[in-house]
Amino acid sequence: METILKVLGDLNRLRIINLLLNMKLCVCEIEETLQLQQTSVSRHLAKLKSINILSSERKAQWIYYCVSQVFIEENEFLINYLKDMFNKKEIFQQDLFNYKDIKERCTAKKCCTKGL
Amino acid sequence: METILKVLGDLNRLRIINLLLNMKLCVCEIEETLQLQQTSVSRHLAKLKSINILSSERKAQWIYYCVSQVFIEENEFLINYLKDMFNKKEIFQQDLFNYKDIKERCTAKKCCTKGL
DNA sequence: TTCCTATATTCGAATAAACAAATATAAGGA
DNA sequence: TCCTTATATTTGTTTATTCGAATATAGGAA
Repeated sequence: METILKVLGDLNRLRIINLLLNMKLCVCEIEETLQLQQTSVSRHLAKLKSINILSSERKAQWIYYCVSQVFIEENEFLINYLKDMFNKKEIFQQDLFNYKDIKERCTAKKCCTKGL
Repeated sequence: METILKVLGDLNRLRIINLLLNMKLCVCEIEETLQLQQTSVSRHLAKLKSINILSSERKAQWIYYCVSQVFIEENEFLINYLKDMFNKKEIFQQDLFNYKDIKERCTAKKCCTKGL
């Protein structure tokens, strides 16, 4: 329990969870959306996955992450708190908007607009 | 938000909050109940109070702490999560039991059984 | 095979957090 | 006043955490 709270006590990890509560995204989409470095995103994802908050699946060279269904089911109250906060705080809404914006601008077959 | 989660990400601070969700306790009662050192309890209390999770009031030489009513009202979902976990996890129930036990053994006029 | 892209890991530096011991402060009682 | 108890703060040390840079690995395409 305290491990979960400690790991959640980081803004960038909360921003990642905000995205992944509703969508499966690959690492580079998260990088783009949050404007974070690849190495930083990768480390945060690894930490979140190590305590089973996230799950992942590989599709070709991309690895898609989302919030683990088991975690959601076993931590209903915590998820309620997070969702409530994500709705209230500007930064999380902005991140969701950024994601949509990136997707709209993306015409390539690549998974994301990195480098466009 | 991430500050709250980070501060909550410590077992001893969670144990303190578990006690103070239902009772106003002075520092030495918390020390006794959790079997922690005075300096450690004091530091944890200061940290929790610094972000307004706890409030305190002095009565003579004792300072009584409890979870801030404002915090409870403004973080309803989080409190629900914490209470749910406190009910489920052995250690938190044990702490509540220890507190009752100490109180029953205490016949002195002192606020707690320290040194008895 | 070689090259490119996606992702993960390692390393070192900077920062933050934790803890114990010692000291300081504040209130009450003798 | 001096002594005791309750609590807070400071200091030094150890341990964790974060971040960037560099490197490694893994898969797809040429």
